[in-house]
Amino acid sequence: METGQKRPLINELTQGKEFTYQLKNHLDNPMSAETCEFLVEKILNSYENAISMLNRASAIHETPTFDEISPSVEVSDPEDSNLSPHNSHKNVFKKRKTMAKWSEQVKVCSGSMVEGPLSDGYSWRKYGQKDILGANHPRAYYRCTHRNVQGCLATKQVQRSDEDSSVFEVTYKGRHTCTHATQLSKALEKKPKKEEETIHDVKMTQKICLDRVFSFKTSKGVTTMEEGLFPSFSFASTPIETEKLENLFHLGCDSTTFVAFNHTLQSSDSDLSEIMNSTPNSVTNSPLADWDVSLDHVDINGNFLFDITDSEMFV
DNA sequence: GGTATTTGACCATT
DNA sequence: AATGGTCAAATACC
Repeated sequence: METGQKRPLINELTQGKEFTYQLKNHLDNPMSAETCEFLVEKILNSYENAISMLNRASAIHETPTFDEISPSVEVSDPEDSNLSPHNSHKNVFKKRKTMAKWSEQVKVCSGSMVEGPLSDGYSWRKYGQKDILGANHPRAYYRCTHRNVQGCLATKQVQRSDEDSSVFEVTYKGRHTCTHATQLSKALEKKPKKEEETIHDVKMTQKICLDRVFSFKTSKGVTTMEEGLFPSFSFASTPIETEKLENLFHLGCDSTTFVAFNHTLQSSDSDLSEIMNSTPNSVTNSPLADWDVSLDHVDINGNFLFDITDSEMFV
């Protein structure tokens, strides 16, 4: 992105940050629901504008190939007409190469009573586990529960960090195409009240501290962006009742939960193109989907603090 | 009985 | 040949 294009983006993000601070300050004092909604609206607008800017910039720079436009569609080979199970297996491997891939480091703060990665808003089914060379902990493989019914090809890998056993590195591959994913996105966009109900339904009393580091590793270099730019909110709309308890982090103190996230996007250029071309409601699908790979360092400091117990706060 | 997880075997890639 | 990713039968759970 050119320097001239970067300035409005930074302004937009800074504005969003300011509104977030205002919202944070209001948390200490009683505030009206209208004020809350107004601030949240402004924050969301800032994000939307920033994303639009990045999307426009990436559209200029990128000329998608066929594969990138239709990552899930393969050009059929004449030999594939009578596929044996073995051959179809081969296709799975071929597909995976062009799938979007990004990783997220999820940290459980000390005191966690439960082991395992935080629920990320989707229902996953474990299909394998493997001891990885040089890693102290095995890697678990998950695929979308709706894979068979809806052909959703999203998968993820979860591996506990060697250095810090409270950190889980979650690598996502492919986008969710299941209806659950789209419903989730719509709920996040349009029905915040509904989500509040969801939260209370599952009796989650949490205080979430989001502290993310975005690191875009591409052939063009590394871009790091500090600050929570895309809180996933995924815990709210998750069908928690279908999740195992191990997928939630609960901290011992005060029945509150603190979760810190680090995000890392590792992708080839084609992978990024696929992410960039994902649908506008891909927020929950790919929180990083709309970031330009050539974005230079943006220095923003501060923390997002989301208190889910405050129903007016969570949007 | 249906669904999810475990785990050894198999296959692709390097 | 070593390693990572996936399959699928066996098992566990609800």
